[in-house]
Amino acid sequence: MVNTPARRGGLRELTRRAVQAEIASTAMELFLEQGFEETTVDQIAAAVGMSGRSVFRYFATKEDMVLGEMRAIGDDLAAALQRRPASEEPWEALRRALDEPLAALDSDGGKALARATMLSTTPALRAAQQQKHAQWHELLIPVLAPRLKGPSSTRELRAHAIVSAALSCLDVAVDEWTRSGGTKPLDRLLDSAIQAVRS
Amino acid sequence: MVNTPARRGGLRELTRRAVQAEIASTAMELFLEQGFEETTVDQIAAAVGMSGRSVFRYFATKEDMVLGEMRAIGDDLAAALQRRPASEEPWEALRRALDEPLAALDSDGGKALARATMLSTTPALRAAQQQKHAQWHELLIPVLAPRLKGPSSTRELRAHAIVSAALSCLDVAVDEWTRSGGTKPLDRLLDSAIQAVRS
DNA sequence: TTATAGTTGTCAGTGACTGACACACTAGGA
DNA sequence: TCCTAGTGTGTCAGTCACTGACAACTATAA
Repeated sequence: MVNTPARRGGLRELTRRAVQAEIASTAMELFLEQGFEETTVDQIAAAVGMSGRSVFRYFATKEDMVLGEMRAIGDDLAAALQRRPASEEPWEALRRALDEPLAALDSDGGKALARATMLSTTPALRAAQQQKHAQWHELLIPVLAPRLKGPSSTRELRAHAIVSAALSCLDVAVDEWTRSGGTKPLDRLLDSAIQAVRS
Repeated sequence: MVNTPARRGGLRELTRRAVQAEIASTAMELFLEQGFEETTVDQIAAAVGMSGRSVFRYFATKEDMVLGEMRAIGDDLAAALQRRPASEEPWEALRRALDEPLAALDSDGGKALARATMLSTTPALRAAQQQKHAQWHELLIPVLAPRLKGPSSTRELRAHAIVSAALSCLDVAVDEWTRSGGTKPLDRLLDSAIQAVRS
């Protein structure tokens, strides 16, 4: 029931998304106020005005209330990579595909920063985020692999390596951005990280 | 109590390590037999002949029964990197430092492979492993950073990026090794991954 | 109006983990 | 020899994330 997609655009799906957003936003308020671990699911449920059981009908885990949107971002990322010209080198294409999600972080300023800080200081969230990145990984592989030249026997492996390294660079850059309180420009940080890795 | 180091070599510490090893080995048997999630801590406790509560006095989490030794491997890895000649480039030094832990995996054949397979198919273990890698990361940064040339303002960031990418390559290589049933040579896989990332 | 499908609350239960407490064993000093 | 401090252990009660089952409700479709 948590994974009910239904027909897109249907009324049911619409209200479902609305409730989901309501829960997520209420949860985030509480998390930022008193911490992720310190906030109980029942507490969130009470704040939204529903039973704890029902909250779990909208989010499979407590972590998903924070990271739920990451699946969609992964889809966008894969689509953006797909759109990159075939002439671009793998690294360059990946870097450019990251432009949009990066800008989204940098622009909405305070909100994203608070979120990132919580993410970097809560081990449970870190772990869940890594799982989401693993999903991104799986989405990106089939899009990146065709761009790779060289022996096909190692193509998959090399695609995995590059995607994995790129996402690592993203993590490192976002971490540094978070530590700097959002002052350092995220795109420059990512460029430095990638350049260092390819040195 | 879980983190009691005591004085090294003392009798207490010795018996503690013995009990710990006993629990870990019994747990691993059960995990391989019936799966990680399907095995209860109480079940492990019963098999070892102690109470569930006491098991948690030796391992903070169920995952640690599988991954407990990773902290020590991280220490070894950092020490190995420290020992590499200063003339070596960062990537080369990291690659060489990984030789020993890599060989350990490749040599003991079946055991490590079964473990790696379980690790790659159990999300909870994957997540815990990533946390251990984050610890490795922290250990490696101060050892690698001094090797980096270039502006000191971005030295930390670049160190983070390279270490993170290297550990990603390790993950990718081990995954492929696992998928191949341990047939493909691990060192070659790692070399390919690193070369792809630096391309 | 009625069948149907989806949503909800309640309740009972599992399993990882924690704190508190009382008890047992062991080594060292008086 | 007795006493004491340190340490390991079982038991018990409790928290919290999460799940399955069921009955009640509601909105829509025929």
